[in-house]
Amino acid sequence: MSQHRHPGAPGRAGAVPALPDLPEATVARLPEYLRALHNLADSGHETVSSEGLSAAAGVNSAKLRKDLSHLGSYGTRGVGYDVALLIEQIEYVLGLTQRRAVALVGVGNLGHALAGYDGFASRGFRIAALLDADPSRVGEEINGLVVRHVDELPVIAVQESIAIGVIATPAAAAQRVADQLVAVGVTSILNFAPCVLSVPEGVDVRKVDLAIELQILSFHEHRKASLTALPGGLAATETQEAIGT
Amino acid sequence: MSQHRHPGAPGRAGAVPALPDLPEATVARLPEYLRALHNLADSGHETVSSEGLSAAAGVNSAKLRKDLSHLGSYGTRGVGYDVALLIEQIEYVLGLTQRRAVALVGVGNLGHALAGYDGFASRGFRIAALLDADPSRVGEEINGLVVRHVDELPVIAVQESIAIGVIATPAAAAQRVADQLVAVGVTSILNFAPCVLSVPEGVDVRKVDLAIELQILSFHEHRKASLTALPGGLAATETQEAIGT
DNA sequence: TAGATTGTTAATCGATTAACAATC
DNA sequence: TAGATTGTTAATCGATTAACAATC
Repeated sequence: MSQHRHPGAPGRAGAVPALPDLPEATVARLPEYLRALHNLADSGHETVSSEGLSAAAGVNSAKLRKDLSHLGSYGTRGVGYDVALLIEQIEYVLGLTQRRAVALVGVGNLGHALAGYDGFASRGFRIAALLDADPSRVGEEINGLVVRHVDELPVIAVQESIAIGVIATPAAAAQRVADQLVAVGVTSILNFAPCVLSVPEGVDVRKVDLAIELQILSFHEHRKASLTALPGGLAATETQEAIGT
Repeated sequence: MSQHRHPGAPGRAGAVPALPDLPEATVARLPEYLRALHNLADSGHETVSSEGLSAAAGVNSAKLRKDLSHLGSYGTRGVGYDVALLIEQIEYVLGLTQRRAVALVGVGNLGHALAGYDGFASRGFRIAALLDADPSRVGEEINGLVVRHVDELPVIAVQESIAIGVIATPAAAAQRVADQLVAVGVTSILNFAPCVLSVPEGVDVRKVDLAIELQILSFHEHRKASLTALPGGLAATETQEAIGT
């Protein structure tokens, strides 16, 4: 089935093309492929095999081909994938053809770092607003942006067409901020606060909890230690694990 | 099977007890349960049902019970789980009975924030060393710790019994740092640099990529937009998704 | 054509979930 | 005992993987 669905090409009836309904696991890996492809493009590669790309992205090649097959057929048998075309296609699917505006709420320790993080700008996003509930923080300038009060969110959301909200507040404040984001129409939230957010249907929440990541590693440390200490002394066999996203 | 395996109790033959070989998905949720349990304990609950705990942790109750069943039987039918006992048990399994020492490499923008992140200290970890390859950064004091040169790692790793390395360098430097960590015996790495690390068997790597999280949200934004724009106008139905770790 | 590599198949594996028997 | 809730079963679902036919 070699039906190229070019970026922006009409699906049927000339409407906005319906995106393929990708498996979540695939969606989570596409950004990884994209990063690897950009590296390849920067180093002058015009074409790459599934073997080559999968190695660069740290997955196995069957998985990569399966993932890409969900997007349609963009490879050439016997040759590989066109790097530029695949970049274009993945960026289209991920919705990165438009630069999405991000509102970052909470400019404490972590928020400060996020506000200055280059990776956002270079990979499809624009931090359009910094907000905080603490009046003493309002007015501070970080990276060329002035911190504004979170109550200004309704105005700012419209002015800046905020698409994604990032919560970097303490846990105690996070639910209230989430409610405020939802109230102004934000349907995608990245939550750094260590708590569960409750949001209405149709709102996507992703969570990053730094301490949890360490605790998962701690489990594996503990496990490895208990294995090596075993009577039989199994040592560190079969313990490898490069864990995905 | 109500075989309580108490924290620190011998498995067989009086050796260190072999940890249960938990499913990865379960391991990733245990920290979430632990956080919820601490909240419950703080608010005076002595007992909690699977229904109550699962709600607090944002998962369904069948999944919670299944997860906990892997640890052994720590609940009481008709009653629920003893909060304190369950905390103790999960902390034991996660290896949090000892406070693990963390070396943080790269004190740029993000590294600075991580160095000051309270969540680490309060949830079982001790940032024992701050390191950087840039001599102009060495000597700087952050949160009571002096930044040292990454080449001092061999000495520091031993002195501080470093268990986990956190990489917060630019992508270009990350592999070299990973090699250095591995060389001094670190077998658990949390990588914030946007690149794939290659490490020998027995070394666990977890990755946090902030831009990838936004790109995944971007996909869902794009998808929701394409659905509402559809001829039939399916609107935002069945798009809910509170994505786990 | 011969060699290379994709896209797909089908088997396997692991995770989720509802339902309920066991039991406090 | 009656009510509540766990721990487990079994069915289902989704993700991974090796193998290979299709095809450049």
